[in-house]
Order: sequence, then structure tokens, then C-alpha cells
Amino acid sequence: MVSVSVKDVAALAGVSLGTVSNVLNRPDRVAPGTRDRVLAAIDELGFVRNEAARQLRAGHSRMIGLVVLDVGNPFFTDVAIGVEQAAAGAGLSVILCNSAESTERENHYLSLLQEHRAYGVLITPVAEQNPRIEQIRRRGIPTVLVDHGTTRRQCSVSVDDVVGGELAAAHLLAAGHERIAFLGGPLGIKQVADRLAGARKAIRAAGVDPFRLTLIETGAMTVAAGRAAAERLRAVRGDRPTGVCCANDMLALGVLQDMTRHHVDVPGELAIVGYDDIDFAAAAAVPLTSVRQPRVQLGEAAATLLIDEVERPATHQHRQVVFEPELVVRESTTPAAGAR
Amino acid sequence: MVSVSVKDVAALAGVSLGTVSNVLNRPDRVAPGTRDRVLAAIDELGFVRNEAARQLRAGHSRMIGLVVLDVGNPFFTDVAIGVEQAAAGAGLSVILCNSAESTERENHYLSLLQEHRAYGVLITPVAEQNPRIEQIRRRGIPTVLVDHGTTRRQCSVSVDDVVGGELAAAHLLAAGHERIAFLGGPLGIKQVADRLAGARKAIRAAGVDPFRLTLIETGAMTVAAGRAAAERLRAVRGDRPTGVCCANDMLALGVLQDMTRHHVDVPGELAIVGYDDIDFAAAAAVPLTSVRQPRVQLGEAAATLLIDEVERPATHQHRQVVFEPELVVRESTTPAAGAR
DNA sequence: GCCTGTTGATGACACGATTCAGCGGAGGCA
DNA sequence: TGCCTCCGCTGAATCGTGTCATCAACAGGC
Repeated sequence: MVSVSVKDVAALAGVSLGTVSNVLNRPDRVAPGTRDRVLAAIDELGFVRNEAARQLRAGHSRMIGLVVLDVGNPFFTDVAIGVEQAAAGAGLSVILCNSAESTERENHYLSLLQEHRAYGVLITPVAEQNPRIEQIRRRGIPTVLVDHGTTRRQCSVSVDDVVGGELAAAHLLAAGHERIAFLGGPLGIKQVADRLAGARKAIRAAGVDPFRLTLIETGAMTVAAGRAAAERLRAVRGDRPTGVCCANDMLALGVLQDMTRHHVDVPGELAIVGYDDIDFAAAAAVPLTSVRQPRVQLGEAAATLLIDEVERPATHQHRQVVFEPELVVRESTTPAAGAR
Repeated sequence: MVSVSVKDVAALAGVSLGTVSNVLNRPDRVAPGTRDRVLAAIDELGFVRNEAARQLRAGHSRMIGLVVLDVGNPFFTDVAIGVEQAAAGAGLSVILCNSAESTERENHYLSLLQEHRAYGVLITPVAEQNPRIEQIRRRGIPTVLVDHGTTRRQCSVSVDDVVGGELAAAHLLAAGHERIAFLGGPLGIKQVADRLAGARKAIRAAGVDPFRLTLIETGAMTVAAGRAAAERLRAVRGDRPTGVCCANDMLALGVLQDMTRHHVDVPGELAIVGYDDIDFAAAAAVPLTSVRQPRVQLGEAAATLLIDEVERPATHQHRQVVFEPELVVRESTTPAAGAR
């Protein structure tokens, strides 16, 4: 295998390096005849541009880094699809990095993206504050926070998690549940903390003692963690909660799985509200009531803000885009309407 | 923001460029005192290596491209996790590309990976034959087929889909079902064709007329496509099938959703077998019987073969790794054992 | 004091695309 | 004819790293 470069193309077409480069990047500046000759040479040699060389010259790459908490969670893959759509429109590609809720892995990927001189970074950080993010910004790589609160110092896109938590809890309260549990974690994750705060707010607003909320902190936001937490929920002494707000659908599915296995009727003995409304929520053992987030749009908005920051640094203003969540009611909180 | 290079580090540490490079790549060749001085300079300036320049020099990047049919399908994200594990061990990173079952997108990503001079490409191709793959190999980028049959010309990892299809259909036949449907598509996708062939084989072996198999071809392998196909299944004239083999769990979940909505009892009126045994299969409306594939190991094995091909080209022999699938029986094919 | 071997450091060169100052030639205008 | 402009093309310089032939210094053996 011989690697062919612009030099080879230029030689075959009988022009200079610069002309080949112009054909590739500013075709209008090249006379049609010459252009065709160069294109023919490219075709004949099977020339493919070397991105590394372009990047070296340009000083930065054309790759957006997207750092998410869990690739196994359809919420994030949907966000990724949105990012990819917006990126493709600008000729950019996306590199998906899975921090798996580990700050160590998160930092590893941030280093990697820095070494690659990434075009920009979209990140849902594990912890509230990660100094590495600020550091990367200072090095000239813009960042946008995804689904993670707001800061003045950079752009962010998010869904109002306090409102979401409120919607979920208010729905349970309206259905007559008084003993409510909140399940999620680690609590250091901002989304979890906000959704919990929202749930507490709804409880206070309903005039119920907020301490009636049973908090069950999980180590992760996966189906397996949900199953484990459900066990603890079943073990609650005294009056067991009759409704539970889960910080995401994965947890909710885990809880549902465990309850079904232990013959706890859902929603009869326990009503469950999920969060994210992933596609699988509607297909669950008992279709899940869930708080829907505009996942794809979230990704699109994040990428668009990033691109604006890079392409129009003069006029760019940091913006905080906040979407509104929406409650989707299904059978995990209301007795089945149809035959069963 | 000023970009700092080895030159700046060298100047500050009072050594030459080559020495800095040696500190980074062969620290043992540098005297301890010098090494410390260089490291201190690196630290003070916040120097970060420029990957683009390394790649340009090296001639190839340290990125493995993983091209999958659907990032939204947990099967592929699990494969990705396996790939990532094996890659991280060799200091490589992974770029995940979603062909979304479109040959056009697949080719787009292959071009991209070629421009990036990828370390190698792991791919589940959309169509049986894609000449671009052979072309990329000839350009010196090794490829490994993932979950897609076998060829002598390159490494591949797969799960025996014929056996898998056989397991699924045989299970239904053993439970007394005689009218069986197979649901999947497009049939051009090798996995689908093989699973179908396996199902036919089981039917023949059971002495049932294979033409009793109702084939429903879908346009994609998503939950939505499953719902649409279920509608067609319900519309079958005459004796409706009492058991259905789905080409993956996403389709099966779609079918289940549609049947539940239309009050068709599962498994009473229709038994459903899925494929892949993704985490959500066990958490479904009716826990899904499914054919389990070693997803993470599949990814690991693929990456390991690829790395072997690149690192030890002299001794490398193309291998075809074939895993055995395993049937996991749940309630979508057998009446619930517990209380309900 | 001379030779040899070893260790540690040097710095020019290569990788491949892009950029930009500059050059020749054609054409317009007075 | 002389001057100017515009178009199309040239080719040297550049980006930041890794490599390798080379060299200086020094220790040890005779």
C-alpha cells in the first residue's frame, strides 16, 4: 500500500501543489479545464485527504467530543443523534465518550479531546464542578454543558429538572399517594439533586410534611441499580411508600422488574414514575408514566450553540437554553383503562 | 490562548526538541536529572501533545472506527463497551459511527475513517457486500466484520445466527406451536437472513411443512418497525400464527406493545421470541424469551483481533471467531409460573 | 597518554495539506 | 506603446512531532 498525497496528484495532473489544494477547498478559483484534470488525477490515484495533516495546519480538528454519563442509556444515544444531525450539517463529526459516571474516566476523555484539539466539547459532567472543564475552555476549546444546570461562563442546554421532579411528585400526590419515595443517585449528579428538589417542592405545596419523602440513594442510574434499590424499598419498615419517583427510566425499569418478581402489584401497591420517557418506557412490563424530555432537540441545541461559538466568536453570547419537561401518564401510576 | 509545543518546553528546560520527545516516548533513554527538568517545564507550561502532529508523523491514527447499524439498540452499545475495553488496554480510542442501516451513511463514515487514517475499522455492514470495505483494506486499514458471517479475506466475530434462529423456532415448536411467523428485515441484512434460515431448518427438522412459516419483512429493526409489523401480523387471514420469532428484541418489544394495546394475550394467543436478550427484554411488558448473545465479548474479541492484525502483521492469521447463542426462556412463551 | 565503549543529548529532516506573496500573461484603456 | 488590473497558477514556508545519524563527554583498560 502506497499512500498517495497531493504531491502525486499534482505531478499526474501537471500542476502545482497549491492548485490541487485549491481544487479541493476553493474550486471556484481554478479554471474549469485545470479543475477537471486535477479531479481526474485524484480519481485515478484514489487520493484521500489526510485529516491529520489538515488538522495540524488548521490548529484544531473537526471533531466534536460528546461526553455522556452512560452510553447504555437510550436518553444519551438520542441526545447523540441530535448532536450528530447538527454536526453533520456543519461538516463536523462526533466522537462519543462514555464517562460511565466516573470522574476519572471523564478526565481521561477530556485529556484525549484536548490532545486531539477537538473542535469543541459537549459534556454532561459527573460532578457539579470539574476544574478540568474550565481549564479546557482556557485552552481555546469551547464547551457546552448538556442537561446540567446553568452557568454564566459558558453555554448550556438543559431541561428544567426541578419542574420535572415537581410534575412527577405532583402527579402521585394528585392520585392520592401520601407516602412517596424518591430514588436516584449519586446525589452529587445535578440532575438527580434537582429532580429531588422538585419533588420536595411539590410535596410542600401539597401541604404534606416533606419529611414523609423516603430518599433512597443509588450508586448508579442503571437497571441493575434500580433492582438493588427496589429491594431496599421493599424492606422499608412501617408504612411503605405507595408511590416512587425515579430519577430516570432505567432505575424505574429496574424497580418494576424487582416488584413484578416479588408479586408487588404496580400500580396497585406501588405507583412508579420514571424520567426521560425513553422508548422502552412505553414497552415496559407495566407501561411507565414518565417525564418526557426533548432528547434529540437537546443534542441539536447543544451542537448549534457550540458551532456558533466557534464560527462567530465576535458576536457569540453565552446562552442558557432551558427546555420544559412534560409528563406522560401511563399505567404504572393509573389502573389500566382497558381490559386486563 | 497560545498553543505550546515541544519547542517551548525545550526552551524552558534548556534542552533540545529531541530530548523532550524522548522524555515523552522513551523516558529510559534520558538521564533522570534532565527528565525531571523537562517534566517540570511541561507541567509549568501546561503542555499537551498534539495528536494531529503525531498521527501525521506516524502515518496512522490511534482511533478504531466502530460502525454499527443502530446506536439506539442496546445490543450495539454493549458491543461498543467491549470494544472500548479492549482498545483502552492498547492505548487506543474508539469512534462510534451510526450507519442507521443506510449504505449511504455507512460509506460516508468509511470515507471519514479513511481520511482519518484510522487504526482499523470494526463494522457490521448494512449490505452483504460493500466494495468500500475491501477498498479500505487495500489502503492499509484492517477491518474486522462484527456479527456478520465469515469471509476468508478478513477477521470476523459473530454469533452463529443459524443456530440462534433454530433455537428460537425449536422452542416454539416444542411448546406445541405449529403456525409460526418470522419477523425481521430488511432480508438483505445477513443476520436476519441467517436467523430466518435457522428457523426454517428447525421447522423442517420437526417434520412440519416449512411453508407454514409466515414471513413478515420489516424495513428496519426498531421498536417502531415492530409495532408496524405487528399490525400486519394481526391482519393475517385464515389461521393466524400462534408464535413469532423476531429478528431482534427491539422488534419483539414493538410487537408486544402492539399486541398488548389490542388485547391479544401474550403468550396465550401469541408467543413471542426475541433476539439479543438486551437488558430491556427482561423488563418488558411480558418478560421476553430471547436468544442471548455474548455482546460485550463480541466487541472485545473483535478489537483484539484487529489489534493483533496491526501489531503483529507478520504472524497474523485471519480468524473467524464464532460464539454460540443461548436461549433464555421467559414468560413471553411460557404461561407465567408465579402468581398473576 | 591512547584507544574503546557507553551514555546522553543534539538538530536536521520528514510527514502532508494549506496558505500566501508573487509571477506571468491577457486584456482594457488612454 | 505604456500602464494598470485581473486571473490563474506557482512553490516555498508552515504547523508540531518523531526519528536517526551524529557528536561530545566521560570512564575504564592497557
